[in-house]
Amino acid sequence: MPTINDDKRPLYLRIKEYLEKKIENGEFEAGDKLPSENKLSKSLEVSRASLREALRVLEEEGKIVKQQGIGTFVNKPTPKFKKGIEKLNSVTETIENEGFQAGTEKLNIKEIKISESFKEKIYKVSNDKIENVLRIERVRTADKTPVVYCIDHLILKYLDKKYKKEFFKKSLFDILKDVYGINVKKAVTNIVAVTADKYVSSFLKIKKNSPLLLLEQYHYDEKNRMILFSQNYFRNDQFQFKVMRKR
Amino acid sequence: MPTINDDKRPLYLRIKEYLEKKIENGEFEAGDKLPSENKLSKSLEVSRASLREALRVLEEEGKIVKQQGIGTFVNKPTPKFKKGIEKLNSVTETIENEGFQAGTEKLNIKEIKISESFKEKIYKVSNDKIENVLRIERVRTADKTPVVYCIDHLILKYLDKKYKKEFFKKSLFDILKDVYGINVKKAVTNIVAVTADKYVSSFLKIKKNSPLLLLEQYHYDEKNRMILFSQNYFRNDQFQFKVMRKR
DNA sequence: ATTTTATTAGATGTCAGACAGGTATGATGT
DNA sequence: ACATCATACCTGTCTGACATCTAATAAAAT
Repeated sequence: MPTINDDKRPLYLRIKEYLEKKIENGEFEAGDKLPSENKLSKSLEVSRASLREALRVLEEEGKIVKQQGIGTFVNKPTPKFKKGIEKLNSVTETIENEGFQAGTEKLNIKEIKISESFKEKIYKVSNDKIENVLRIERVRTADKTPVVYCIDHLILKYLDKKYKKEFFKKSLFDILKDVYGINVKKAVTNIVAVTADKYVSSFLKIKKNSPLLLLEQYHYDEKNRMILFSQNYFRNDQFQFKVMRKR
Repeated sequence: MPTINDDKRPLYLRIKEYLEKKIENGEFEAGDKLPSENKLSKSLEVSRASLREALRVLEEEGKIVKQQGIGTFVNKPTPKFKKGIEKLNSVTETIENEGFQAGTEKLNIKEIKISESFKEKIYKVSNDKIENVLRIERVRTADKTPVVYCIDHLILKYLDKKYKKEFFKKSLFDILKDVYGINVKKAVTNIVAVTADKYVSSFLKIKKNSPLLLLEQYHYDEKNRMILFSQNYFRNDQFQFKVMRKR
């Protein structure tokens, strides 16, 4: 049993991680047959039911394959790749994950009424009528080099406390969580290729018409409220995004 | 029970789809509490164990939320969005999904030895030493309009039959499946923003330096063999990609 | 009267054991 | 040599029970 962990997370998750590590460590190698569910559950001192829940998750993640009547096998590890785009990170985290120090260079904030067309767009994706937003314009840096140009729109009616400008030098996700108790859980993201116009190119210190990767993101909290709409222009020479696509 | 289906897929999957439909139909609305697992399993005439497997999947997809001691609740539907980039489609399918007719305009095929640097790259992602590939260059059209410029590299040693040029007017995925019995299962995709050089811009009939979305994809079959490497340059005004990102 | 503490009902979490159904393997019979 | 069958072992599914958590109610203490 993963007794080492006294945490209170669901048992099946602890089992899953325990097995996952054994696979990553190479204790179970690709192609190996796992012990049968009966033996495994006994040796881990958990019920077969809980073990099966763990196996189901591992199977869905493609790490094992079950075959009725035969057994359960470890898959070849999926070709390594760090973090896919499907994992939602703040821009700060994205920069830090690459080993840089994240910073903020320019910073303009302004409360604005949103346009009719934008209002409709938001209504479509959130069934929510929004009037006022806080527009935050920033240039984010990695080790002092500007790498991302960000325009964020925070839905004002969900902010129950006053904000200060210096809040926004840090990660928006952190501010939302720590100050307002809002947890961003997911984002519907539009992936667009654009070229830098003269403003953006001057901010990012790149040539005009350089290619940029624009992520347009509608962020939602755990109650599926649309909390934040952001447009992030990434310097493509500095950041690339990967994704695992499955049929 | 979903008795209507006589298919032989796992029971938990049929249950899952059955419940999924009820949610989508609105029989179970957002915020509703589902019947308890005991009642549900009895009314569906399945065991609680199988029902729980179905619920686990639905929970992982974010469609329901379980709370011990309280019950299971239907989530607000995640904001609609068609198909995300995480679903792997052939270019043909991508075009057809948008309601266009897919075609192929230019078509050059050539067997080549790959470069050392490319060989290393492939070795990294597949642990496989590749020498010879079939390079396929195509311009794909949607209702006769050129929209995607494709360069595909098929690993020759996995093709056990002769190929004909006209094969490649259709979807590569279909050819691999129908002719060679190879099922493409997943792809590790690199998402890059680029600008059209003069060649590509002439193929796609767009201005030089227009932004293009480049998907660099390593495709794998069910045995995790790297089967196909492709570079697809999408006209960004015609095609956009979405992705659901989660924390 | 108000607050605190037990009790209880009902839900999910976990467990144990059994049988059903699929698959490989080796023994058997021709 | 080949087909058939028996068998062992595996995952798939079912059943019933107990553990644990939560909310609501009732009882007790202030």
